[in-house]
Amino acid sequence: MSAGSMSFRHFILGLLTQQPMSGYSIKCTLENFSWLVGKPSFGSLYPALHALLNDNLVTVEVVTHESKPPSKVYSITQRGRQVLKEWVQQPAGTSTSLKDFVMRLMLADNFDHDGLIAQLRQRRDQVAAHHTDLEHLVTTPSDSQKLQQQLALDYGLALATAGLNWLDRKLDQLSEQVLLMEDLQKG
Amino acid sequence: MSAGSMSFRHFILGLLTQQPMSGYSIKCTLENFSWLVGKPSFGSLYPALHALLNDNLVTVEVVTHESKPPSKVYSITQRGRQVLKEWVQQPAGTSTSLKDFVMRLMLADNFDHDGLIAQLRQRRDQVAAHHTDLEHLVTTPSDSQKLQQQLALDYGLALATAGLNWLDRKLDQLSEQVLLMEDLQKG
DNA sequence: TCACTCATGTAATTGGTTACATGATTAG
DNA sequence: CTAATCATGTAACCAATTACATGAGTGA
Repeated sequence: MSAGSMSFRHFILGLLTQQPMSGYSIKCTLENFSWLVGKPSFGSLYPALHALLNDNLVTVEVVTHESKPPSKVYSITQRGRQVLKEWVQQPAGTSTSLKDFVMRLMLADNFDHDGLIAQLRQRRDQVAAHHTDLEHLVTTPSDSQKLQQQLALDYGLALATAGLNWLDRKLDQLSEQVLLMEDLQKG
Repeated sequence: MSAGSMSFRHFILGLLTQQPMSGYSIKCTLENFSWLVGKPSFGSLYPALHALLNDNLVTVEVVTHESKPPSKVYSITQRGRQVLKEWVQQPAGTSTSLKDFVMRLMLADNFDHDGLIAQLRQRRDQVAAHHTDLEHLVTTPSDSQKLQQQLALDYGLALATAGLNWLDRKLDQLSEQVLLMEDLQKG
């Protein structure tokens, strides 16, 4: 799991806003997204949790189960929420990689409505740009790549198209929600 | 660019089977796939090329251009092809991440027809499994994630669906090609 | 009893990013 | 003349994987 603009610590912190979790259960949760996000090793996960604890961004509680080994359940602190909030708001940079975007999506709760829309819109534009780039490469194969990489380009194009559709749909839904809210406030 | 089962060196080696390239032009090529694959830094690219050179898997030639700085163009050697071939054939492991798969696709030339089909089929099964997992998670939201991550799951599902369709189409095309070949041999 | 899941951790090594350093050419 | 593109490289730092180490309970 490489950093990119997405620091692993902050990501974990974000997951903990949803509910307290142990290192092991974080790993299991991430397993569901391994396809897009990759799976972190315990060798990175546990030290990250220790670091967060050390900075007072989380607290631990040892929970004993019958018929299972005890687990250390981590909860985010007030300070943790603060730090996450600051981190979540600032970047707005060109975080191009799919992985980073999905990780951000997983933390969607920590954005306000407008922030989320802004993120999605930004992403839409990025993917749209990539999409046209790919299309151009596919239709006008330069001497440097004749048949080569055609497969990968084609696959990338298919995914970009699907991603774009999804983003458009979501953005429509979200702006509809805004309109409904406004109607309610008027009526 | 993290390793995964996809070593960066082998990946470069694979790109060089398509045509000789300089470090800089490799970076540019990869730029087109940055969305899916991320972009490597020169700090990893150049040392990787030096290492390949050191192992006699590639050769260099300094090419001077008018009105441009000279570039070092690397070509794969016989030994390089050998090593790549061995590496490309063995793994067959569960390389779950999207990034690894796309990188593999970019090296598709280095598979024979059957090898490619095998890779795609394997991938298809993996994605199909992920797809059903995600569907299950979306439809039966466990207490642990109510609305949270719904967005990410939804997005993942959309991409998985698109990926699955693409794989099915490609596999159909490839098996059709096989049938055509057999017909030709008969007739 | 053997293997697997649950559950935590540390240490060595690898490998990548970031920042630094250089330098020519071209377009505004 | 300044910024950007082309083009290569090194060194310090940081982060992640891998391998190791432990241990209890469960199901075959």
